[in-house]
Amino acid sequence: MRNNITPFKKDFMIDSSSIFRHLTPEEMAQIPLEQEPEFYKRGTIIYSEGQRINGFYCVQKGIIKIYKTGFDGKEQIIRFAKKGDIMGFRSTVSRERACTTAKVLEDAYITFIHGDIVIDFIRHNGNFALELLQIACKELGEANDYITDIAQKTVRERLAEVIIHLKKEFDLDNEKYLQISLTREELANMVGTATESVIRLLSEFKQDGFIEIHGRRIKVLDEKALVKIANMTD
Amino acid sequence: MRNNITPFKKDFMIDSSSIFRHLTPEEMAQIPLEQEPEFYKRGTIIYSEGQRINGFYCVQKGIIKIYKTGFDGKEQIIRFAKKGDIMGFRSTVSRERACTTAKVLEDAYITFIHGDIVIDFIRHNGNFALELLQIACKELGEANDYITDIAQKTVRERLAEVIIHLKKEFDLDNEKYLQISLTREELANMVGTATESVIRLLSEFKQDGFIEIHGRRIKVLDEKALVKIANMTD
DNA sequence: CGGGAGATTGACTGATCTCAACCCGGGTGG
DNA sequence: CCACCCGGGTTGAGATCAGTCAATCTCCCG
Repeated sequence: MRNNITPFKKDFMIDSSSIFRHLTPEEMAQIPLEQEPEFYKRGTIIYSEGQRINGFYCVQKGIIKIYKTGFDGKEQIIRFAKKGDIMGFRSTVSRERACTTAKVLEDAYITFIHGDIVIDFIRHNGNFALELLQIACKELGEANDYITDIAQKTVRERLAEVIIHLKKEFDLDNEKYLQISLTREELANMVGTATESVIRLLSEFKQDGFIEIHGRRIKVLDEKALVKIANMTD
Repeated sequence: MRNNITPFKKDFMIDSSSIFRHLTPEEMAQIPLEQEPEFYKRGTIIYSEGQRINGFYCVQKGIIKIYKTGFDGKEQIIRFAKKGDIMGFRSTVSRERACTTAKVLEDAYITFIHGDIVIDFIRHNGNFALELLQIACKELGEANDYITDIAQKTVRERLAEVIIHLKKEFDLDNEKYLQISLTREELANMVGTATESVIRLLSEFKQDGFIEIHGRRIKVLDEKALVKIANMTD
């Protein structure tokens, strides 16, 4: 194997949680080695709805917000992508235009791998294909949960659930605050409600001692209470 | 190739819309040839939430309702499966327990293919893997749309949209009525609302001349109006 | 004919949205 | 240096969509 792999690329390839761990050295060699991940500043839109995408965006660092824009222009946040996550594979595989927009929330480094290469991997590397299929299926399961929650739970329940999910997905800083900075509006766009409702419910949760808030920083004090409010089964 | 293929199986294999069209004769031979599709009567539960599934259920005929049960026992209908559709691949691929229940709405014939065989196909037949990935990605895109709709649209808008979707997905009978029989409650469980709300809105649509109703049979009279009500973009 | 499931209707309630005012802190230009 | 502006964040009041409850009706079936 050639040894002029950049640190970033090496990281991503060797990481045991990466789908690329299944690639043979020959396959890895197909990914242009000279390619450094690209830097994306907070606020940058990586791709947007309706755009053609042909390739995988592999997030090395940072946080990306992936959302759909509803009829009246309101964002619905579908998920976040962070280190190790892949964006754009739905469009690449199905050859449809992007149905979501990806916007940088926290400065990011992203490697782009062209669609032709990935499709080739899928065709010729069964483990890679299986892994990708598993990622898609995982997202599908989560989407189904999401649908059921939004359709059946109250805003209060959903907000509690969103906070729990955020805690599971993101690390805590040294003061145990969630390491993700979201505006009230963004929280509302995850929950599927109005900004004002989020504000009122957050201060309610704070009153009740379930969480602590400092600006956009949120600390979970009583996870059990939130889980109970959210009527979560898992 | 052996020629004692049953009519049903043959149908399914050769159908150009089937993912199995990519299989080689050798691979096809792995599917037990003597296996006739199984008959499932209306009301039968094929699998339910929490159950382990290891294989693909390939629908040859009939209609299956696929839903999740919410916290309070209320069903949320995720999708329907009909001729040519596959059920259970999410659980098979991700090796997780089923997160949905599949119940027969209209008498069905279904072929079951064991997980080991399918996983083997995925690993060794790139086109099969790609096709499956495309199915998963298609569902994923639909799920994202669904999330956004439920989160942002009114019940009225969603009901109009559901009717349009039903019309696209199911054939019409000779009187142009939708060929799917759903209770008001089932419609409500698609829309994510209460049965009474569906009833009121349906009779409103009827008053306005957008649809015609005879019991559970629905005929779309003014599709454009419904599309407009639904604020549909596509 | 009695029973049960599903459909319908009306009345009431309340969770949530909308609108509008106001606050707060940071950045900027004069 | 300070007034102003602007993007969030908060709060209150009022409006309303949609859910719940309860009564009634209509079939259909055994």
